[in-house]
Amino acid sequence: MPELPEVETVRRGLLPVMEGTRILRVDVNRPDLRRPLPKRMAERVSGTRVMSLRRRSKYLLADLSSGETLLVHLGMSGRILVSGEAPGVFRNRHVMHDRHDHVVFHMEGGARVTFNDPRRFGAMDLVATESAERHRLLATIGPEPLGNAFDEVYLTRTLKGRRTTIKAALLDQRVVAGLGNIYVCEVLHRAGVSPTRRVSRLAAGRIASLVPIVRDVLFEAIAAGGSSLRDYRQADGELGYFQHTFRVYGRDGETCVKPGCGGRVVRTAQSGRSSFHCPQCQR
DNA sequence: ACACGACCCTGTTCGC
DNA sequence: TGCGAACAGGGTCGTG
Repeated sequence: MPELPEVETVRRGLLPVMEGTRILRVDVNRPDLRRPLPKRMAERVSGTRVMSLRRRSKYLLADLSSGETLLVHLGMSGRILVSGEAPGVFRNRHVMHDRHDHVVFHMEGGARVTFNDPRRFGAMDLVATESAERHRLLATIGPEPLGNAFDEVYLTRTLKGRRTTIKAALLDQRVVAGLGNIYVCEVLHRAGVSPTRRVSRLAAGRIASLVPIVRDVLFEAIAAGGSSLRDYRQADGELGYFQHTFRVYGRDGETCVKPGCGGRVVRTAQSGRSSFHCPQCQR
């Protein structure tokens, strides 16, 4: 589900109920997600105040007044929903308990923040705030695509000499942070580059042209509140709407939307994952 | 160092 | 309608 725009959307939805607010109690309903939850997590988090809520790539980082930072990754099916009676929380007031509600944060003021993840590909960890960026899960992640470090010089240098396809390269979190299957498909369509194209067979100028396109796609997706596939929701239960602007993702068989192209979108598999592209305008 | 496949787990959708 | 197969937005790990 969640690529960078969805995680950023969740973060923004959580800010009003979490940032600056004390966590009164935490219900930890199972010992593990994909890996074990942090030891004594409920005790370590309960009673602390959330000093700031940040995002790095697809990770949420909650800096706690205890000096620890809670890392949260949503995996494929993870969601975070706000419910309760806090000021400004009007939706989801009456949520049924779901068997995949694995961790529930009870906030001062009455809001409940529920982490729900049926597939349990998500993850949480607690680490010292001062070394959070060096956490093993974050240490090898590349630059933020919306930050200054991600520019044309960086991308062309980083991809130079790679033998893999451009699709795999952009999905590689060490190259650039936060892109997933959907947004890579969309970026490559806008760029007119086939997902099966080898990086080594792309001119430097074409690689460089990907940089502003990556930024545009992510920026637009965040502005739209992310993409809602299946039943994915924002923290307040609302649906994002960027999925309505997908140009290739999930559109196999449809006519390419690029003006004057007239091609047909096809779906192919690359290392077990679907790719969507228009063979007519993506080369 | 790099690239690829298998794997993690559950729910939903597709095809017969 | 029923049932198994295929598939799903994530990352990690081992292998060659």
